Amino acid sequence: MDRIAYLKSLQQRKQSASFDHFLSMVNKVGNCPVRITNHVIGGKWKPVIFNLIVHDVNRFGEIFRIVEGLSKKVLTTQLKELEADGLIVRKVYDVLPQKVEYELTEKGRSFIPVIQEMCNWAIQNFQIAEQSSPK
Amino acid sequence: MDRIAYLKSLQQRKQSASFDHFLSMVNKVGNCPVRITNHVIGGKWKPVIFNLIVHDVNRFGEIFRIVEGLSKKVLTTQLKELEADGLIVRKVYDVLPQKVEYELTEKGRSFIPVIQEMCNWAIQNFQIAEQSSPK
DNA sequence: CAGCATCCCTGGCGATACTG
DNA sequence: CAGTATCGCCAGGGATGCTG
Repeated sequence: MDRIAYLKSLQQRKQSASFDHFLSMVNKVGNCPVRITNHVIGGKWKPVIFNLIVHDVNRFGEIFRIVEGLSKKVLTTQLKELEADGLIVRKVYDVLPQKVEYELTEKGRSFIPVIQEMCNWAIQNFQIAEQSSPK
Repeated sequence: MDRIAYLKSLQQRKQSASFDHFLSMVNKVGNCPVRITNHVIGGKWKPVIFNLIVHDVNRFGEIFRIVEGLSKKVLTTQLKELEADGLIVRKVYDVLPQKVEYELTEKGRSFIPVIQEMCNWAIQNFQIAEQSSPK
């Protein structure tokens, strides 16, 4: 019995709704999209970086100075990934000394409520180590 | 100038709301909770597994048969992590052959809307490789 | 059926030093 | 100021075989 047949027999045993819906849920919710979201924000420092840019702390040096434990190399790569995923844009000013700012795109702004949900759920369901001041 | 002082000066330059709010956002949203959520669902197969259990496909062998590419070892560990994080419970039936079922906890159910949001955002913002049938 | 034991390998991350 | 360039670690995951 192949996978599809097995899924069908399962769905009947489980008496779920329509098989198409069942299959769609198994594939879509399970497989691709959540993993995309996870990848987009899943870097170790990406939530911090993203959130700083949301609050207009949007220059390389600013972020680097504030987030301790974050190396320049990692900051570079995570910024590049956020840019590649279309959440932020890199604005280069042609002045000396060099000046670069990062800004949210439309897609980036659309992600704010999602990250807020993720944040709220964790706060409500786990004991967060309250660090009233950054160490 | 230390981090706090630097943050304060930044917040003034940025003319954000109150400093406490600013700091809280930087720490909370940025740091802990989102990373917790990411860790909870961040395993390579966790979304699939979680979603299957949501749809009452809740036995080790069922999940193993449906999700191709998933090894028993990995399935074991990810189930254990989901259990350790309190999203699912392991119900052992004392019969032969052995029978084990996994079920959502209250916390697990509370996570469903969050994962749905993550899913929807990805669908709306990325081209998902539509796989109408599982390969 | 529902796992555990073992070995291996890659990618994300960290530390440090250098540059246009 | 805003990055590159190297080197190196190690946890998450894959492959395969064994067990109560």
